[in-house]
Amino acid sequence: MHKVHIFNTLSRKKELFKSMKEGFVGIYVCGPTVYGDPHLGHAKSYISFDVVVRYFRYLGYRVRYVQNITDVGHLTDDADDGEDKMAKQSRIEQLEPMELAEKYTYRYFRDMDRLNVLRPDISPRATGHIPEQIAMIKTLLSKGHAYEIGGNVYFDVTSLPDYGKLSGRKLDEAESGSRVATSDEKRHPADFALWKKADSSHIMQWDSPWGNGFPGWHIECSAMATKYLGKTIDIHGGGLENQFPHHECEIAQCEGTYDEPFVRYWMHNNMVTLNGQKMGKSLGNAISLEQFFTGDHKLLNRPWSPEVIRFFLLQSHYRSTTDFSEEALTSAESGYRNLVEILDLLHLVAQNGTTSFNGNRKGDATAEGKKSKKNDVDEVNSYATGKQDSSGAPFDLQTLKDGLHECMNDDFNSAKAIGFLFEKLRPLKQPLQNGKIPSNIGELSDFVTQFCRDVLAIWSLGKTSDAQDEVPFNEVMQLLLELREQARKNRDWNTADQIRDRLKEIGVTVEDGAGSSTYKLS
RNA sequence: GGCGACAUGGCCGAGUGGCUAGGCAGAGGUCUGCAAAACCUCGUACGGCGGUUCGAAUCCGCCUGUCGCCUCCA
Repeated sequence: MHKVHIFNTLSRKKELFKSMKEGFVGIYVCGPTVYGDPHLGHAKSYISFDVVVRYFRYLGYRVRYVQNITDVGHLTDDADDGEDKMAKQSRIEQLEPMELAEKYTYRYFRDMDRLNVLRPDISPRATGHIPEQIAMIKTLLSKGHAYEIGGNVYFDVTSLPDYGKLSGRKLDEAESGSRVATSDEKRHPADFALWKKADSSHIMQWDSPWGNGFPGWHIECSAMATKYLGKTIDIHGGGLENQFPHHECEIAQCEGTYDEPFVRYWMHNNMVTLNGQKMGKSLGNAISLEQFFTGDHKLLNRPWSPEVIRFFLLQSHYRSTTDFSEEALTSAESGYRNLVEILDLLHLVAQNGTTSFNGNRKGDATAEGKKSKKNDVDEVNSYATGKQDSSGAPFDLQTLKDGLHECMNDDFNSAKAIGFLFEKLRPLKQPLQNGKIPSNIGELSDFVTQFCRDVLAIWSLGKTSDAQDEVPFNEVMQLLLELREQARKNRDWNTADQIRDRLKEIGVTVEDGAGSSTYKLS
């Protein structure tokens, strides 16, 4: 039986995961505020939790994954005086708030899809759950956890003795902190808004028992998480910077409403840094995912493919900061290509058994590859025959499985798992190329495929193999390589080199291996 | 100021007190008409100072440095 250990922010320890309901996992992750393009920081967070969800599913759990879309309530400034982020951006872009939300929601999912991040099972919108939020606020008021002043409703943090338990904050400290512009009407500086009164100029407003207004930022997550996952949920995830105040407030609202523990395991991913500084919109150093994919940013020299971005991020642990640099991306890319080559080889040999085919596919690991005309036939093929022997010693599959499971069970250590994959699979490369095939190649391939495709999702087999124009192009190439091979046999180096040089000019690199030649698009 | 992290070889990055993480780059070698690619081999690193211990990158303390949160942010 698998024993997954999760670092729980509540206890600051790794704990054995036990779901409330045997075989089921409910997980809520704070989604984006859709007022701008997603950047590398979003990618780190959502890829991290993507792997968590994927791994639980791989283990056989039925997972319900809820991730909200925040389209109202996020204020640009202090919770009392700030303007709603959505409203502000709507004005700048001259769009209806709903247009704006749709635009950036679409772009968010588009970029996550590219990164091979599975979509949540439920993506609830904050604006779609105003009644639920109002209901919750009413309960909090009736139970004495909140108070209303002139159309504004605030949560009374002193009404909950353990407020601050997640972030380790104490109320008296917050009080002494000399914060700017705390509203006079709040009873305690740490009290936070549940409902804000809206004046007539405010674009987004709803009717409520306290007059027209809009919900505070934190209440949406409380309302939606409990609506879809119950009063107590297994796992709640989000970025480290949301630990306080956002997650602390979520706890206060839920536990104040239901008098039951809100979350059993809190998970927080760390930040992406750029030159040691957090990458964030407000700091102006965020590179959007779209910019990574196109290379269109002053800090980027070239485009980077989603596959490489994903691999790069998974090469560090989700609770570690990931320091971004193109140098680091470059080495991640090289490593990724090497790994994919082994995976492809393994898969192809397993598929073809003892046939003479002996080639492999190059994944479109580079964004340049994507841009190339023949982006879907970025292949290496060889036509030479090689004797294969599938009676080799069996590969120690159990050790591989156990090792990978151990990595993932230890707080989803994808970085360690990737290291382990390299360690175990790399020695397989040469024997496979020489036709020395372990007897359990089928099992091995099935497992590795499953793990790399379904859990880490860093490799998708057959992704490019069905391209329409691939077959003719391949055949033409095979013909050229055959002609060149004849020339080489006749020691007609002029012809052989001419073919290779001309192909090189067109953008096709020919490489002569032992007894066979291969080509790839550059 | 309060709270919380982190400091690992040229770069990135795992790390359960004693046994090689891994990747990239680099060096040497094998193969090859040449080239390229590929494959094989190679690096004994853990911020500083103390302490615990037979033994610490790993535990404790102090110091230095970096970062995050305390205001919106994945």
